[in-house]
Parts: sequence; structure tokens; C-alpha cells
Amino acid sequence: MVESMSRPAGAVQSLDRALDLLEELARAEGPRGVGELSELTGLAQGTVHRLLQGLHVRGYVRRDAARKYSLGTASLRLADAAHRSLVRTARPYLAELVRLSGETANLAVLEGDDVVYVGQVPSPHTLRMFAEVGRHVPPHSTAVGKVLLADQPVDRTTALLRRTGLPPRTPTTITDLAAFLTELAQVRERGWAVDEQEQETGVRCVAVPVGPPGSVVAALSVSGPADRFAEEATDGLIATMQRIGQELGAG
Amino acid sequence: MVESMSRPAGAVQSLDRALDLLEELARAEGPRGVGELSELTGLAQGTVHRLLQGLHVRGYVRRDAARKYSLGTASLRLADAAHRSLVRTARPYLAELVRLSGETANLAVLEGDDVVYVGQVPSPHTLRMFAEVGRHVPPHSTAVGKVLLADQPVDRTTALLRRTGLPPRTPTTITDLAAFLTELAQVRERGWAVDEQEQETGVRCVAVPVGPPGSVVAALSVSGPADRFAEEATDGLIATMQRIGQELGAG
DNA sequence: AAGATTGATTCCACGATGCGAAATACCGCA
DNA sequence: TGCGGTATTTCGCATCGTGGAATCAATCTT
Repeated sequence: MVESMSRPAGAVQSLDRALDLLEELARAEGPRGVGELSELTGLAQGTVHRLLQGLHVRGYVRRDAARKYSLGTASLRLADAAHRSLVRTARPYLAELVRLSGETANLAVLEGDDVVYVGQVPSPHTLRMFAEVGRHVPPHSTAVGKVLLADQPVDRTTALLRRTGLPPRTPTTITDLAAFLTELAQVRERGWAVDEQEQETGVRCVAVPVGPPGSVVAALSVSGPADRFAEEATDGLIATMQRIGQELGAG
Repeated sequence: MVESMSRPAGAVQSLDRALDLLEELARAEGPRGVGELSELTGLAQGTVHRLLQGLHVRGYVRRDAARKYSLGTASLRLADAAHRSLVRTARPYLAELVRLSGETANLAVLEGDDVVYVGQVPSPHTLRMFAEVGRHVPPHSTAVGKVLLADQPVDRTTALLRRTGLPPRTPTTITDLAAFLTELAQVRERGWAVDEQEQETGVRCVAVPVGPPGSVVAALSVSGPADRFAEEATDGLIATMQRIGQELGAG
């Protein structure tokens, strides 16, 4: 083994390679064989086989009749716990955002075709917003939804929107597919999204991604009454939100 | 190293140990320190630290300010793909169940407080059932819901039911918490659940878990009109369903 | 149906790699 | 500022993982 400099110090080779395999399988559309994976990762076939076997015993990969491998159910179990962990660690950050903005802060994820709020710290103001934890909302009329969709491959997004449509919730809701895709491109570009009373009249909301581009796992948002929570109020906030989003995504 | 017999041949030690750590973190309520994990897994502190570092670089674990570790967001990314993979591999099994029973077969998971149907192969009969893919249904009035809740810790189940309540959907829906918990105990005991027109009048449904007790990730069900799909019709079916459920859970 | 081709699995000897014990650095606390 | 408890780093050694080649199985070809 010669490439001594190519790996960060302290990394465990076999673990690192096994994770490569898992992520390759996650990226793949369908099941993959040992040979293909060997090709994709640059590992020897024997090595790939041995690592996959280790993962298979633990349920992290599944092997079908044709000896093709795909992701197993063990990662679903981890994800469940990871989800709870994310919600828990997000709370202090949400509280910090409330402190800075005076408005309600939320954490949301994409579940199927809906956006679901999984965490919230409400504003201290007596006049505060909607959207309790557990609430399902459409992706196309919310800032969090835009952030989450913007990170998906375009074809998956269009498929989703074809299923759900873009029903108007308020007069400002974007109802045209092309216009919405343009909006998403902009969101992707600048790294944050805004909802200008598109989901609920009188409510404005800004959102940022949690996690790096291409693997956004959640969205962080702050929302308040449009008159109080106007553009100039959010200007300074967004940079902080983005920092927190990154931190949460890969702490 | 002496315990040469204790590990299945072909397993990769460091990978195996890293997975132990991940699962320990998944099991844990809150963040855990290196020392605690060393204790829990029986590994030397140095080893735990090195493996955690490898997992941390890849985002599978998160390290907080107090040097405590918890699960990171990387597994959430895997889960998305694992979910699709589960749905895809389940299809032929669902088809097999339709062939055997003549009725509609479903795959469902727990998402937040709802049961969501994620896969279906409809019965060839012209008279077939409700519940298209994507449909959210309450856990307490469905066989799949019972199966999924039965595998959760009781305190989490009661917390969930306190949030959702047990609204009656039909005259036979179980609406009493104590009665429902008894029902769940029975489901856990015998390994399958039935819905006697509790969700929809005239519809009977049986369900089994996907995955081993304690890590059920989904539920498999067959449902049909109560008069046609009666108890004697399901008797033989359930064993097959259980076999398929296990197979799907850890293929 | 037999051979050919592709791909998965097993084997094995080498040496890089991951191991653990102990030393060191760090942090919270008084 | 010093103390107790953790986390982290170090380091020499043995182990464990590695890759390439050989074997085995399955799928195409003609």
C-alpha cells in the first residue's frame, strides 16, 4: 500500500472502505454486483466481497438471488435513532435563533411527498404562528419545502410535483411548475429560501438547509408575521442560520 | 487477542466493532462518551476513539462540545435509499401474497405518529380495497399499525396514543387505551395482528412484522372484504406471511 | 448440449494496518 | 491554580486485512 498521504490520519481503512460501499449502494439506482462495486470503488473484488459479507451479517446490505447487493434494513433502524438525535441536538440551536430573531424557529424534514415539522421553539411573542410539531405541509408553498426540494435531483422533484400539483394556498403561492423550478434553482444558488406569505397570508418565513449541498437532510426555518418579520429583519439572520445549518448537518 | 472462535469467519473486525458502536449509540437515549462506549462494548478506549473518529469524518456520528458522541446525519441519507430498496424488493413478495390469497397485499411503515402505506399490489378481484400507496392511516385501527406499535417500547406507544387519541373509525375500533395495550401484548406474543373491520366497515386485514422483534422496520399486510376474507381463509396464510416478513427484514 | 465467458467466492502468504497499554493533553471544577 | 477524571495521542508488536490468483458457479453462445 503506497498512498499513505491520501487518507486523513487516524482513519480506519476497512471501515472507511465499507462506508464507501454503503454510500455507493445508496447512490445506485438498483442492486449492484461485487464486480460493479469493485469497479466503482477501485477495490479488489475479494476485498469488496469480504466487506459486503460483514455488512450483510449485520443487515446493512441485502443480497438477492442474483448475488446483487443493495442496502438492507439495518440502516433504517439507525436512521430512526439518528432522527431523534437530530431533533434533540437541534433544540438549543432553535432556541438560539428565537433569541436572535424574536420569532418562531422550526426544524423540518421531507417525508414522502410532504414536509413535516419535527422540531420547534415558539416565539415569546403572544402573536405567534401556526405549524405545531408533526404538522404536514406542502413543499411548494413553504420556505422549508423549497430548501428540501432544491437539493433533490430535478427529475425527482418534478415527479413529486406532478403527483401533488401546486395548489394555491394564498394569492402569492407559486402555482406554475416552470416558475417554481426557477425559484428552486435560485434557492440552490444562494443557499436559502423565503416564503412570502405563500403558505399562509400574513406569514413570512426564511429557511436554510441542514447538511451540505447534495445531502441535505433537513431544513431550518424562522417565521413570523409579515409586517414585523420583514426583509430587513432577516438580512443579518440568514448568515447565522446558514452557519447553524452546516453545524447541525455535520457536527 | 484470544477469542478466535467468537466471530463468524470472514467478518472484518474493525467494521464489526464500528457497527457495534453505531448500534450502541442508536440504543442510547442521549449522547455517550468514549469511556461509556468502551465500557458498553468492551473495547479499549483508544480503539473506541479511533473508530469514532473514522465514523465522525464521514458524518455517521456527531461530537458535541462536551466530547459526547451521538448518531450523525449520514445514516439519514442511507435510510432514504434503504427505504426505496425495501419497497422495490418487497414488490415480488407482495405479488406472491396476492397470488396465494387472492387479496390485496400492502407494505407499511411508521412515520411519526402515522402509518403510511409505501407499497401495494392490488387484488385481481374487481371488488378491491381502499388504501393506495402514500395513504396515511391511524395506527390504532389497522393491523399494520398494531404490528408496528407492538414492537415499540410501551412508553413510546402510550406517548404516541396520548397525542393521537384512539378515535373510533367504525363500531369495532378499539377506543380504550388499556384494551389496546392488551391487544398489542397479544400481537407481540403471537407475532401477527388482525383488524376486524376496525378501520373500515366490511374490511378485514391481517399483518405481520418485517424484521426481527425489537427492530421491526415495516409491516406486511393482506386485506379483503370481511365476508370473503374470513378467519379460515387467513389461517394458512399467516405462516407464509411471517416467513416473508423475516426474509424481507434481513435478506 | 458442450464450450466459452463472465462474475462470485475462496485461499493464502505477506506486510501494512489496526491494536491496546500506557503516556500525555485537556477540561471542568473547586 | 491545582486536582480528578476524560479524552486523545503515541508506539512497538502481532494481528488482521489485503490483493492477486485459483476455484467454482452461473449464464450466454453457437
